[in-house]
Amino acid sequence: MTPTDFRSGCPINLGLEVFGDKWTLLVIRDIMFAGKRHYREFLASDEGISSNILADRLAMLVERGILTRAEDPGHKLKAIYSLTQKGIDLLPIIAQISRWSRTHMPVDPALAATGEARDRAGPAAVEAQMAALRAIHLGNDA
Amino acid sequence: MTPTDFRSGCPINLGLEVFGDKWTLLVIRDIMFAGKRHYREFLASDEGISSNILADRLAMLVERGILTRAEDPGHKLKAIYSLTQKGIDLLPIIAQISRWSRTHMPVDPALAATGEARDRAGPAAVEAQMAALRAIHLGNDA
DNA sequence: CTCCATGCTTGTAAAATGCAAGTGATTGCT
DNA sequence: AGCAATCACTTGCATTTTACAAGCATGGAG
Repeated sequence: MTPTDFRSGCPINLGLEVFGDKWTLLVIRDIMFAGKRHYREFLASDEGISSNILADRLAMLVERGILTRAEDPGHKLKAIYSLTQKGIDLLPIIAQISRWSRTHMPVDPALAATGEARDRAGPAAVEAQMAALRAIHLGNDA
Repeated sequence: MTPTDFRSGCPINLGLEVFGDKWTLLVIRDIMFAGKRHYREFLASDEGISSNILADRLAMLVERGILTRAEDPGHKLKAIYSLTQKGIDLLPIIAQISRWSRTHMPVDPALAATGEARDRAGPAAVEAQMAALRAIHLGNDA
């Protein structure tokens, strides 16, 4: 995890080296907005991620400290994925991507609704959503 | 460019289908912050993009309406790339990626400076930077 | 007229992705 | 107890994308 592992120390580049692909942020989207916590749930995404790619991305996200993986108490086969603070901090990026696409791409109106509501509610809505994720994933009640 | 060309109509997905790779946003970064306008300039990025990948991405960005390509008047071999409004609207995404990396990744302090300044200046700084880009790339003096 | 810079192509090897099937452990059902 | 379904992944292989190095046609400068 030293700087020399990366192509450059540019902030934009470092972000892209972590989530600069077609799938990583979709996994984050699903855990953030669809409440998915299990492998099978992620696998059933609208976009049809392959099982090997999903396994690879989940392992990478855990290794990079964006997700954690825990066993489901009382169900040894089930793994539960949770967001870390580092993962929750991706929300503003995702919110901006949503905004750009809703302005410039042919989005499905039904899928655009939550983003539109967030934009209408102003910047505090992102903070509120992050606080809610902290409560769920980090157990913070603050 | 109909919705059926894409894996799904989800705003996050649609954004990733356009710039969800390791290179596209670096090209945008270079035209936005380093003032690069020519192929050879993009080719000389810190991260070392390959010439064929660069050609592919530039063509894609033009086709998608994020960049335009024009001949340099008085120098027929030179092509000048400019941002469209759609391209300028990517700035808030890039600003958020920068912010996340500066919080969570081992960024080069020298390269973090402009992002830190932007954050210190508050949300209006992003608007101001977008206005400056409009002046340069769209010829808007407003 | 020569030499260099221009924006790309081309060829080929390596890596990532996509797809279908399979795996071993566990759980719920009867 | 038995047995099928469910769980989180692996594995093998075809296809696509990327990386690296070299080359190319044209325009401009001296």
